[in-house]
Amino acid sequence: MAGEVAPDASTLRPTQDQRGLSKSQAAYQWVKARIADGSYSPGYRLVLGQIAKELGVSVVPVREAIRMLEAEGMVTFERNIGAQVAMIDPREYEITMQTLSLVEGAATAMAAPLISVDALRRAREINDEMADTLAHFDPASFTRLNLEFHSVLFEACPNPHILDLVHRGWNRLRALRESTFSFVPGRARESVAEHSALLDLITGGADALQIELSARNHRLATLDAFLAQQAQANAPAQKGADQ
Amino acid sequence: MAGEVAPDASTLRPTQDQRGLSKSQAAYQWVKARIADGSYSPGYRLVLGQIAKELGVSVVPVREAIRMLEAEGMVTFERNIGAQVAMIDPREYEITMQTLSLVEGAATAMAAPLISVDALRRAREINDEMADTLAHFDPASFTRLNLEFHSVLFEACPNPHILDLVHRGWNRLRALRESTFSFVPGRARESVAEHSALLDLITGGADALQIELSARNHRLATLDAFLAQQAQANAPAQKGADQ
DNA sequence: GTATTTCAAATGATATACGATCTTGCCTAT
DNA sequence: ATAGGCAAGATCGTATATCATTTGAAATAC
Repeated sequence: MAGEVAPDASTLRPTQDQRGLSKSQAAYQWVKARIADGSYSPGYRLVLGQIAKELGVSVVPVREAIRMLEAEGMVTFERNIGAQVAMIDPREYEITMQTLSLVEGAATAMAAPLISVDALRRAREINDEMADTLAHFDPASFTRLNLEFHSVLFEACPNPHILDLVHRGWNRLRALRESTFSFVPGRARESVAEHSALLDLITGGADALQIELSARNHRLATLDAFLAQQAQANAPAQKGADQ
Repeated sequence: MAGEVAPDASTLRPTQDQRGLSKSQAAYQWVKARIADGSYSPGYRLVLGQIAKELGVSVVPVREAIRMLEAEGMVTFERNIGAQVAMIDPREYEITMQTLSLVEGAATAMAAPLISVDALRRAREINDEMADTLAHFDPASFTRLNLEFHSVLFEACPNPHILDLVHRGWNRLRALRESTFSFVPGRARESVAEHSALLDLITGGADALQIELSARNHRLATLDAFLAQQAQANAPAQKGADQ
């Protein structure tokens, strides 16, 4: 089965912390965690009986858990065939970034009038920290700080649906890419500058549309940098022959 | 139990058309259809054993079906208590319209370069039909044509995630309101005019942002008309005393 | 050697039984 | 009249057993 990885055998049973959960909820969280941490990679076959044995429960709650994951799109579940972790569309990163640019731009604009002075100061501090890390660049840290920065700006969005879509977008990115910045290192420096400009717009009380487009284009610029890098990496063999 | 309505006893068993479905899938579709058509209204208690009896299956596939609906947010399912149809947030219409204005605006703009001449002609015909119905106004017909019109404009959107969000928004609106136009009848005439202007932008090859904002603001104008009507309907008792 | 058939094993789907939990109504004490 | 306790009934959650379907390996036919 393509993409199949042996599951990690550690932490197999519901812990004491999960005493208040039904077995199906515990199974749901267990499987979801393994998908999120990569133990179960895209295409991996989820064998209900095995999972049930590992968790020490019957297949009935495991089936319920898989149904929930199916409804969330994380798993495909075919009658009489079984379940597997959903494959990732090769264009998924691009589609997700496009969608996120839209909803995050709007969330940032809607949140702007509601952000406290303290929060804005915090955002500047994070961006300064990001600038500091450029000298000895670690993509994982930069990416973590990047989310932290943007979270300050969008979490005050008053529309819970849009905010939820932003969260989903970020979660999906995490599953797709540990960090884009490892692929396009030069992008990090530009990002920090764009953050600063975005903060200036917000603190300067700029027009909502301007803020929205700035936040959106910031995300799209990261996508563009990645796509440009990919196009270069996939250049025709003639380029390679020159070297 | 608040909002409880007796379920419609017709069409209780999976039909021959559903032979290829698992029992859990059939139960899922059955319950989902009853929520969609209002037989199971918000807050209605879904008793697993009853549904199983009505469908002629055991509770096991019914539980799987409810898990899927839970993951989609249509149902709340509490351990040892049971399941009920999710309640509707009083602000849901506003939140949904805001979100839809955002994603539909973007979908319309992204689809614009991809719409065929035939499709654009079809959109104009629908809008003309909508204008014709203004003389003897029927909100339900107008709303149906309205969706048809907008579908022509957004279905060519190349980003499947954004398109899915548009579909979800329209589905959600359908569940919340049969038709906004029954509440704000004057809005229909303005809508038709705005459709025409939007079509002019698209056929004129206007800038994507202009198209997006036009489509978004069109949806927001309907929301604003509704909210203004609500505010007027809830005016203080003094107003009533004057009359 | 290749294609087809057969069969056993693995896995899926779900009914039934049973223990767990919650709700409701009745009774008793204050 | 109100509060608390208890039991019965309703319902939930899940283990187990059983039947259904699929998969893969071995045997057979050409």
